[in-house]
Amino acid sequence: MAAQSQFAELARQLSAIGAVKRDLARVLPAHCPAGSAAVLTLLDRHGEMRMSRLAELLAVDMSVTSRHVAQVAERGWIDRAPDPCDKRSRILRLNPAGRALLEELSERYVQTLAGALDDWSDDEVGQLNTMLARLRSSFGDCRARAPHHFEHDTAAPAMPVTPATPA
Amino acid sequence: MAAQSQFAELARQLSAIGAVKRDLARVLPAHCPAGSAAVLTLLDRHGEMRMSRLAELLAVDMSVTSRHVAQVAERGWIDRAPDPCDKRSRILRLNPAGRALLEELSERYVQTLAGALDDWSDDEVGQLNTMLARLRSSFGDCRARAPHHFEHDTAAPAMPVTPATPA
DNA sequence: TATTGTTATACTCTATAACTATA
DNA sequence: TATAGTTATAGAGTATAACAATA
Repeated sequence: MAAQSQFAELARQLSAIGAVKRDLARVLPAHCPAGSAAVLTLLDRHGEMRMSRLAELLAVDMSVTSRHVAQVAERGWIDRAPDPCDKRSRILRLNPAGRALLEELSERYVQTLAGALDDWSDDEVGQLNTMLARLRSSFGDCRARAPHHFEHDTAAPAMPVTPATPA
Repeated sequence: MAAQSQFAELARQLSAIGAVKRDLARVLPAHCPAGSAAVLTLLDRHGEMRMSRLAELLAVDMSVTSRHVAQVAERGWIDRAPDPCDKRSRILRLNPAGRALLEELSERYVQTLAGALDDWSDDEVGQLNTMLARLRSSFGDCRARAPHHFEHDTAAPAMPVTPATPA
């Protein structure tokens, strides 16, 4: 178990890391807010799914998810197919336009991070990724673990824009 | 230099880490939003300062800082003394009530993190802290580096609520 | 003129609660 | 009755721009 001072410091670091997130969000195209980008990223990574599953992955209330999904659907980046198993639900799926946008987003993110972290080794970035995933996992965040098998998780993404990494 | 896939993964991790921040923010007392907590923490850690310096540490626009400071001042957690060197400025300083609140906040943060990260070693939390600080630093975030010497940074905090750690 | 800080306005993200449709 | 999802409403955080006071 770590010392109190380490936890206090971690609380400060987490508070301050928002600045990095904001910097990163600023590289997004004007018509694509961060919430939309998050939806597209998860649909690319985990394949088609329903609202409830997406809300779980985003770790936000379903009402919030609903609005984000409505936005990306209005922009024409995803399709919403009727769910044969449950008429209350629809299957959310990234479409070609969404995939194209995601490619653009990924490029911008990578370029920005590569520019800022040019003196980080591959291993160091990997360690940070691992620890962040573990942090999320420790917080009871199911999103950091291997995706649950869901009824509608059957169709895996054909070819994720972002190469697979141990999520 | 790390591989593209590592940067893409880091972008995803940073996007998802917001869930942890929200979880952590939920343990704050109802009358103390996260923005207020951040102000108090920085005043405790870096000692009295002016708006502009605080905005720099928070890494947000001064207009945002102004509102956060107004809130904590209304709540009676800080004092604003006239700046003898510049009549446009005021010196912000944590007062006893603010220090007492911060003690409470720190306790809640530490307790929450200790509960969630009970299987993390001291060294592991330390490593995460170090890497997060480096990440902020790499993003040109001055807050992660040793505090600049400022005209009004002379009065160091008597005894920070949170024990000092290499910020 | 330039700088420090405040205020007005607008936008994004989030949560709670009320509601509809279906299970 | 319970669940999936939507919508209305409210609150927090942030940025830009216009403004006031002082340097």
